Amino acid sequence: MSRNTNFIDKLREARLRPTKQRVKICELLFNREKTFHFTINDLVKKISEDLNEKISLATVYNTVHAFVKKGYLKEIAINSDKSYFDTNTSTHHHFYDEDTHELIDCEQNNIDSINIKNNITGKKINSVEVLIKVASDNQNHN
Amino acid sequence: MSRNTNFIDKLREARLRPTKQRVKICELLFNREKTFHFTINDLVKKISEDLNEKISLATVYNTVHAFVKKGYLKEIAINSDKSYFDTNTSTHHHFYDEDTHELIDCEQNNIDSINIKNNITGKKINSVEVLIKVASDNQNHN
DNA sequence: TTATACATTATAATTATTCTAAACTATTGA
DNA sequence: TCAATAGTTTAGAATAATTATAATGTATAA
Repeated sequence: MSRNTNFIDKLREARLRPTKQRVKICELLFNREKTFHFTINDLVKKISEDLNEKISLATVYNTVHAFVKKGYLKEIAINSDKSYFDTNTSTHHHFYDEDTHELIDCEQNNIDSINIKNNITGKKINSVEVLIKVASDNQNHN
Repeated sequence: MSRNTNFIDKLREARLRPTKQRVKICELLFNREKTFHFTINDLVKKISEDLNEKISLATVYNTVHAFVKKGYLKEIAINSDKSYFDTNTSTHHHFYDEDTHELIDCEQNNIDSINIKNNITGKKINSVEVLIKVASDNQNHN
């Protein structure tokens, strides 16, 4: 129960009302050791499987976007038709396995810091993200 | 006319029949000095503006995807609801202007070479791409 | 030049996401 | 405690990007 209290606090800190739905989504997303990479669809599936409940699709979208806005989730850019989200909000990069379509964290210290020599004039850099596409060593491409 | 002959050859090399539509799209995409970044929508608009002609949306999708498959175009990963394509197929990076939703090339020598210390075991690296998101310096975020 | 395999097209279908407006609920303060 | 209200959830409609379909058209090889 103290766990949920934490989530209620977490939501309050972001000035998000701790509704039943938001707390449940917090439990699914943040009660884990390892980073969780997911699409909205993954999350909706998980909600109906893990909790035996239905949260409306619109609410899931709203909540996930609210969490991104508040910095509780990070949106990840991949070549895809879907948006991917990541519970690891620290600055880090990604491997993308082109065989399995799996996303894997690449910790920041696995890459030397990236220095952009010339930025676009009058703009400030909001983020610098590296995507490393990998595939099986013995794969044949046509 | 020699220009179009070149495109016909280019298409033949990729075992794509040099149809009227494909040659026109080649002209629009590859008759330029500078890299061209575009969405399917941009391209469709350009077709009806520049050429005074209509090429069906399905054909534009098919053609662009065929070109990506053959390595004549590159698909760029951005956090977005749309796919972006790039006529510059060399290894290079991108700035993404979050104000204008514009994609700008970041030449490889603008960033020191990126060394991945630990790769995923048993996989080979196919590409390493950096996406730098920028926005107006005086923008207010809430 | 003709058969055939490949392309184009308009339109329908699909998928991801956002919008809407009505019903619901957490919060605030009397 | 309780009502007012401001924010939230919801189902379903709307929108947008993309893919599928099936009929018509065209490049190519024999």
